[in-house]
Amino acid sequence: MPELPEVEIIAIGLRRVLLGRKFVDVEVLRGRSFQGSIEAILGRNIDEVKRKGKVIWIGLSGNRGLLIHLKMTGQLVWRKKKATVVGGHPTLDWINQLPSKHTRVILKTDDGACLFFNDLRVFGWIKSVDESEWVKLQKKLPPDVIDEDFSLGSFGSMASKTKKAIKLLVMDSDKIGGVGNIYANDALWLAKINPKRMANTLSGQELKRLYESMKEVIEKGISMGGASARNYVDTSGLGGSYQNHFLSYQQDGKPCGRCGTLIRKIKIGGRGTFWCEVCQK
DNA sequence: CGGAGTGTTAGTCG
DNA sequence: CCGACTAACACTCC
Repeated sequence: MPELPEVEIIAIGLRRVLLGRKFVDVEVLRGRSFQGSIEAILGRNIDEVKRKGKVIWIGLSGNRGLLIHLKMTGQLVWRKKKATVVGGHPTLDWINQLPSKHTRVILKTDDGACLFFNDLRVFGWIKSVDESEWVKLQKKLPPDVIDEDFSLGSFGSMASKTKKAIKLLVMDSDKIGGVGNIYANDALWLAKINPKRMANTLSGQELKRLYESMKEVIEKGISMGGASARNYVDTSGLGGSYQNHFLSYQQDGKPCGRCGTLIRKIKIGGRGTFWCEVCQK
């Protein structure tokens, strides 16, 4: 999916176009993609758009709202007339015509605009829920990696408690919010740490480097408007250029940006892992 | 054509 | 509790 930076960019985009509007109609093209009451979101004022981890919350008046998770391949594309404002996961189809083959839900607002939820693999979802679900969810989710309350101390404590490969800890969404595969690979490269290392063998200095690197790559992702592993920039023109600056992700066979050694690809926990065997110790 | 791989994360099982 | 594995699904790539 979009990872945290991409979701953040999407939330900002949605905020710009949705606040003060109302949903007037919802078309569900794939049942699995929309859960809960449609009726309960219609005609209410859209008060806020927030994000925690990779979940988006669209808060409506009357203590209702929508929770959205894009998972691997979800997109949210807002369109009014011909202007496309909010992007997400890349595929070419939505540039040309909406709804597309992968459009699962269409949310229509009172200004005549449509928000298309496209999702190739149908892992993502939109849920119409009471605001209490959002409150509960925020309590349940761990702090985002870029939050103040994700401290070096807590990271170190997590690491000391597990022998799992450090990359699995970095990506563990029960413990640290918002670090998916792309940014986990890049953070480990930046911190010069071998992704296979057992978490509890990292020194204090290494933990600090990795902690700072995680924040750095995520923030860089946001400042670049997000990324996608495919040809997003070519076709959308919506910004999102982090994919041109991957440090190790999908760089297998290419020279390491530091030492020139060819980046290798292995698998950790079933996920593609890219690393430089010379500088990542 | 078959099989592996894909940005996530719940859930299950030992 | 922890860790390993799988499923949810549809498509692309080799």
